[in-house]
Amino acid sequence: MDLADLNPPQQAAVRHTEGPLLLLAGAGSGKTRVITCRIVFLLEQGVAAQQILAVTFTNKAAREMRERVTAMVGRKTGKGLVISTFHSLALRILREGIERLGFKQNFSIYGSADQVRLVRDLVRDLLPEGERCDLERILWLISDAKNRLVTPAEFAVGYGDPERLLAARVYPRYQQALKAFNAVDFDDILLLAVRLLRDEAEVRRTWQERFRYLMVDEYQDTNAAQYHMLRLLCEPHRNLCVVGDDDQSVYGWRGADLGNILDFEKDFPGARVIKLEQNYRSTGNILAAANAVIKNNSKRKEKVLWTAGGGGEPVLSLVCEDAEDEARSVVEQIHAERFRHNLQYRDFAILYRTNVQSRAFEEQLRFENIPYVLIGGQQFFDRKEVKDALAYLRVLVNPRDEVSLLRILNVPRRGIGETTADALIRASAAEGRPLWEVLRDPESVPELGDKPRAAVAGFVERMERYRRRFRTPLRLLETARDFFAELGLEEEIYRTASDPQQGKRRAENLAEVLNALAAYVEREGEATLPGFLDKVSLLDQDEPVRNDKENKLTRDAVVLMSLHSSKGLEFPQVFLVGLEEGFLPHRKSVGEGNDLDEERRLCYVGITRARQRLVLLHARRRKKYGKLEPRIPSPFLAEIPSDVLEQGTSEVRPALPPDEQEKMAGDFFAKMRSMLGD
DNA sequence: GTTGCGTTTATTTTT
DNA sequence: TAAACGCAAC
Repeated sequence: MDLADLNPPQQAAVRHTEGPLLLLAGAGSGKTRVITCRIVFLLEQGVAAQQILAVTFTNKAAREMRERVTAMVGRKTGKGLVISTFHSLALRILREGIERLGFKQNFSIYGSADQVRLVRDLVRDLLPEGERCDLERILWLISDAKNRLVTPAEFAVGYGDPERLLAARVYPRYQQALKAFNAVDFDDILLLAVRLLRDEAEVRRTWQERFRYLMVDEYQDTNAAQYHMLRLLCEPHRNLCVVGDDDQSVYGWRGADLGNILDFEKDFPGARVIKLEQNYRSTGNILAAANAVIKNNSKRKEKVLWTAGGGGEPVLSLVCEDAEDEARSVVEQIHAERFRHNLQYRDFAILYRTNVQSRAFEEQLRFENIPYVLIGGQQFFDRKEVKDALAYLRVLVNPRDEVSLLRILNVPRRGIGETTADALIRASAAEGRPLWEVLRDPESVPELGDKPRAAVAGFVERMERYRRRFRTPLRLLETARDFFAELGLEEEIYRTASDPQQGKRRAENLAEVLNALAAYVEREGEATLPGFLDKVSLLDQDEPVRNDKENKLTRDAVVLMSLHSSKGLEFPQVFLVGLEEGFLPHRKSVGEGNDLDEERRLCYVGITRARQRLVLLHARRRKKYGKLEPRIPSPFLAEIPSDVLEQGTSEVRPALPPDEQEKMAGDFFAKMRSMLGD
């Protein structure tokens, strides 16, 4: 590999292979390139591929990194490299060793919907009749504790907060239930992997010997569990290279600990620190705006982004009347700019703080017939029909998975109503037997009538029959197809759909599960049902598997997404909308102290997504819960120096310079002529 | 077992 | 405003 294409700090980062390295990579400084080059460099130095581990947060990032490395060294040399997300890596560790922690190896993974169901049932027993609580918050408190490696016993009970109190009581029960169901949630995947590595010397040694060179992307987003996992893995050799940008840490609310990156040099004495400050993405004006905003944060590693390129267009800041006006203005500009610079729809991104803000833009885009993709929002695997189908598969793999079992027990209806289900659950609780065992032996529940008893027996028979069929991994797809058909899942969808159109959409979602399975079978040499479920559980919002090439971001469509999901991406033109107090900073986050910093970082992330043109918008007033309210511009706007800023309103579009106008007219006529075939 | 009505509540969400 | 949930009535 030729290092000459890299700038001096980039080269230094690639060459530093032994010992801890902190790579502070500013936005757009080519860090992915450095990581891939570093992997290639290690390979060229003679390090065996299977000794290199690169960890990312998203599947997408992992996939891209793998593709880039393979493109440079070829498939053969790259074989054996482990490039994976934290969760996939931890899952791997768990699948091999979780029995030491008292779980069975076929454990289920619970997503948020499963968690809510479980907590709801647990809370029901703890709360007096009729009293309600915020399940999401309970769950959030538990998750937060787990992210910080706080055990149920250590969970501090807060004063005067009934929800914290309740959470403290739910947490241990929740963990017990998960264990009884042979299930883990997303937080547990990391947590238990850490416990395994920490407490089981043999396991720890195995993995420590396995990986000799570790690389971590987006280190600023790691939480306590991830931090400890890395520490344990690199202990003997300390060949740990972490890459990140403290200025882009925006997941503090989710347990990410900025201290991990800020204290790296203390945690790993002798660490080398390299800063990447040259930006290859944005114009000078955009960078000036970004630098000016972020420098107002106190606790940070000083960095100043610079570019060898020119200033470019000024950053545009527009005042709009309301949300509709804002949407109109943005869509109008997309029209004009696309034409003017010959851009594609996918070159434009609309970024907002909260997902509800997408609405006005969606409506306007649809009205103007402009294709768009919405990133985030409701997740594919959270849809009912998909969850149902997967729940069936999960019960086949892990019959103790009671959340899934209860979900499908009477879906589609098969005559196991609430009364029957209650009797079964009570019997299971009374005898301390897993629910599935009770189902297999319905004779043992005397209060069951003949009909329900037969219904249960029929259900069990069908499940056991398919469990046997799935045990031979051959013909996985056919078996699944038969299974779903026999269950009548599709009929059930049409029966319960409110209108035929919705039914069709939901049936397509169900078909998509089989497509995902087909794609998995095709790709994996050794396809198994548990393997498929693992893959599916760890998938992100990048749509179900499909073929690798086609995903939301490769379609030619305007991209709409939250600031959080925009991290790591870039677009020629970015519209940062709703820059108002209450949105950015968000009203709920202007509580104590440092939270404002995270909001500012979010703003910084948004600004630095733009390559050529950045437009900042805010509205004078906005409807809130149905009421029109006056709005105040975000204080972050005032932090941008006026010499890089051009201010305007949505009404008066700054006029194009005359030569541009001429050019546009010329382009227009040229286009017309070619359309008319002249 | 289903449907509908009133009540409630409204961040961000890599896995 | 609107969506999601729980409860009550059919």
